[in-house]
Amino acid sequence: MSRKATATRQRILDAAQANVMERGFASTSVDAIQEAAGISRGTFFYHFPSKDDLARALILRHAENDREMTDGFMARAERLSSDPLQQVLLFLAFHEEMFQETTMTDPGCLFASYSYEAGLFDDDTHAIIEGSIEHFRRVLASRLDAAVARHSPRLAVDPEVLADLAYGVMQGGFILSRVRGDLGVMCEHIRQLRQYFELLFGVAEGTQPQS
Amino acid sequence: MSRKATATRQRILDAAQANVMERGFASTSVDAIQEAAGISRGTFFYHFPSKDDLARALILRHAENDREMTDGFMARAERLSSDPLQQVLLFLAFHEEMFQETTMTDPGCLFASYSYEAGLFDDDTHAIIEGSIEHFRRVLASRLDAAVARHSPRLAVDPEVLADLAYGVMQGGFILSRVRGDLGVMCEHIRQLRQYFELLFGVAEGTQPQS
Amino acid sequence: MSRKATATRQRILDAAQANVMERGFASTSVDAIQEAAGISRGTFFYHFPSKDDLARALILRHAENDREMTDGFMARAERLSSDPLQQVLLFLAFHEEMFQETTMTDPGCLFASYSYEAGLFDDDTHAIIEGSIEHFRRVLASRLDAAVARHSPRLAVDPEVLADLAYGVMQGGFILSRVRGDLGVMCEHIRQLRQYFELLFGVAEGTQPQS
Amino acid sequence: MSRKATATRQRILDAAQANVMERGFASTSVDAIQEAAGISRGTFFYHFPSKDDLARALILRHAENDREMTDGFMARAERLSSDPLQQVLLFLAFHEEMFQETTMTDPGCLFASYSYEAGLFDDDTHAIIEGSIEHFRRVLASRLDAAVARHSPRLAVDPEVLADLAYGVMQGGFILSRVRGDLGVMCEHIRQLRQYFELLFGVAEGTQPQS
DNA sequence: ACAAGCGGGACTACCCGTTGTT
DNA sequence: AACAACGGGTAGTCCCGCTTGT
Repeated sequence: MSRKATATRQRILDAAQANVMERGFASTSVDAIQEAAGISRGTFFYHFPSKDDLARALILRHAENDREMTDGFMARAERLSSDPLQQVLLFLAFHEEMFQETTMTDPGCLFASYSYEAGLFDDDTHAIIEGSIEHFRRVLASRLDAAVARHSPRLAVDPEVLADLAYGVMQGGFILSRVRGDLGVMCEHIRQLRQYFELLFGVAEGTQPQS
Repeated sequence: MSRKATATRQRILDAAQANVMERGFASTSVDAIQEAAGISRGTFFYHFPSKDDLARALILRHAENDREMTDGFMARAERLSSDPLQQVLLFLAFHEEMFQETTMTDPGCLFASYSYEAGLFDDDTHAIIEGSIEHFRRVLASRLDAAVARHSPRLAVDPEVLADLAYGVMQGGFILSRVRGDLGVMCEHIRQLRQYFELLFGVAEGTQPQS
Repeated sequence: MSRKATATRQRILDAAQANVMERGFASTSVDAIQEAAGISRGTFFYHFPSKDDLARALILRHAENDREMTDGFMARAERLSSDPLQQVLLFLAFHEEMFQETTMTDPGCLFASYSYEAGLFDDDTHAIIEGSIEHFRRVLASRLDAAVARHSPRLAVDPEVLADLAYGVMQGGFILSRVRGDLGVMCEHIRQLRQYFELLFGVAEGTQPQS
Repeated sequence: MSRKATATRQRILDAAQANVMERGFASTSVDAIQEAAGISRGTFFYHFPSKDDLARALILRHAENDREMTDGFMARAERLSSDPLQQVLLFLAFHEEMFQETTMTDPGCLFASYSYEAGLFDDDTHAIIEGSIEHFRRVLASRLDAAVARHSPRLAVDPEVLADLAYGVMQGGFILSRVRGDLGVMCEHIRQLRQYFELLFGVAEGTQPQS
């Protein structure tokens, strides 16, 4: 695949993703994508034999980016601190940071989008989504595991549950953010999540009561 | 509107909702709805002048049910306890209870579904969604407010943020549940949320560490 | 048929005719008629088993009105003058008079309207139209015949051709009037026609040259 | 637009026109056109984004043809005679000639057809029709003007009125022809019109009385 | 009490236009 | 440039009850 072909492919994927984020996959027409990408219909079908292929390519790319981000954030956290709990907290903080900087017109997660149009996609596609979430859980849970080992938490802590919770809080944050048109909620929720983790591990000194 | 007509309308809405939950609104064809509802094409359009009208009727109904549930759960909580914090915890517990009993084929929230196809709907529709979330927040935040007044929480507590968080956790739970095909995650997350609230208010004696 | 039923029937026909004059028969929906007439769908089909029946009833009524007008105008002309040529000229003048007084939003002739949607109607309907035009021709030609007998025209005169011409001039006048939104053309054309008849019969002293 | 595309476009227009002439625009379905043109549904909409566009293209083409014919006939008349009155008479005669040779299944004028379905078309479309009629009037009136200047007519002559009359007579002729299914009437009416013009200008020696 | 008149609800067929695709 | 299949929506039509006048 030549340099130019790769660029075109990316432009298509970008245009598609923007559209999907706004209106969902089903109502994102090939026409709209093609026009937004500034190419012809034929070109589109040259790069993606069918719309289904585009769907797969889209989450594949998203999954890869996601994994890179997850791994990247965790690697950075590990570089900054050797305490697994701190790593976890930093990991979450990096996410918050990212959302603060981001100014997306349509915040949200492609996985969630697909999940609400689940009937449209084949098992492969769903497997990619599940795998991606799985990966997030593994990365975060492994650090939580270490944190549990190091600090004896005040309450029973199930690393996998907490990892899922973290993922869920962000997904929930996306939805609130979409509805309100502002990623602020998302950031606030991540902060709450961090505070919860701190409380669980008994290290919370966060914001004091306002009394 | 006669009894029969109302029944037909309900059947249409039920069929539509099931379909939308599975595939999203855009790819839910009138044909599919009509067939699932056991009526003819013409009948559908007699009851709903356009698919957009169906969209509105659908969230309207969902918003009403939601509000009833929210109000109902809170009323029940208030009957069972006079302590606002307990009311909040019960309120959340009722939700968990509900999800435990429920065995939906496609768990999820219509609001979230719509939000991921936001481009399809008009402002009225979006306003209904926003209003509904607002209502949840008001109901829960008001009790949290009282709880803050009664119990002095260990950490600063922003009732509105926590109310939103509760909503978000459930939305996130839905997405995880959809992907995994099991509402168990959702229930677990609500439990975590309850535990967080308890920790914030310093009443947590939940599950002890497993050491 | 009771008084009320007759009234309803008329209201339907009136509403239908207005609509047909504006948009043609095909695109005049039963719904539009029914709404304009202030009745329900069921009522419409009670009075007219099918839209085709309405079509037939519509031209039938029009044909009757037309015949009455033609006969009425000629009868009046015969009362006012005993000279057949004068009768013919008066007959035409009465038409002009009528169009001058009329202030229709959509001038035109139902027959012409139907003729341009000929494919929609059955032979009976077309026969009614043809018969109506035939009648006009007979009435006018018979007087022209008499006029030819009485006055020896300067040029050969074919009464039937002239009668048709009169009809045609009015139909052409309608079309120009529709396009321009003003029946003035129609009136002017009838005056020209009268002048032609006068010239043919050698009695023209109409308007003198403007030199 | 390639040669083939142009051909397809023409075929569509031809098929559409034939159908419209028979049944009017509203009841001319895209399906019928498409089938008559021997193409597929999608192809139709590739060439004409909507049926409204077809409507516009249809009269536009008709208006152009009409203008060419009008200009062509007048140019020919001017080549054959230098007397403006003769030119006018020839101009009319050419029309008659044309109708004699023509053997249309559905004689008629697209403008008249549209005018009887006026409510369906937008202002642009109507403007095209009005402009086309205007042009006819200008061309004919200008020659009549010259004729008035050269020959002093016996009676006052308003060139614009006469030009409109000529147009109207042909429109009326079309309607009669449609109803009777024979363009003979039309030809006869044009002859009468010529005779009227001759009488007005005092040059009539047409057919003598049959006595 | 009976029928003419009328309203509401449902149905089939079709129409215009779009989608994904070659 | 063309196509087949499908999308949403409107067409005309029917039928079952309820009124209301007789």
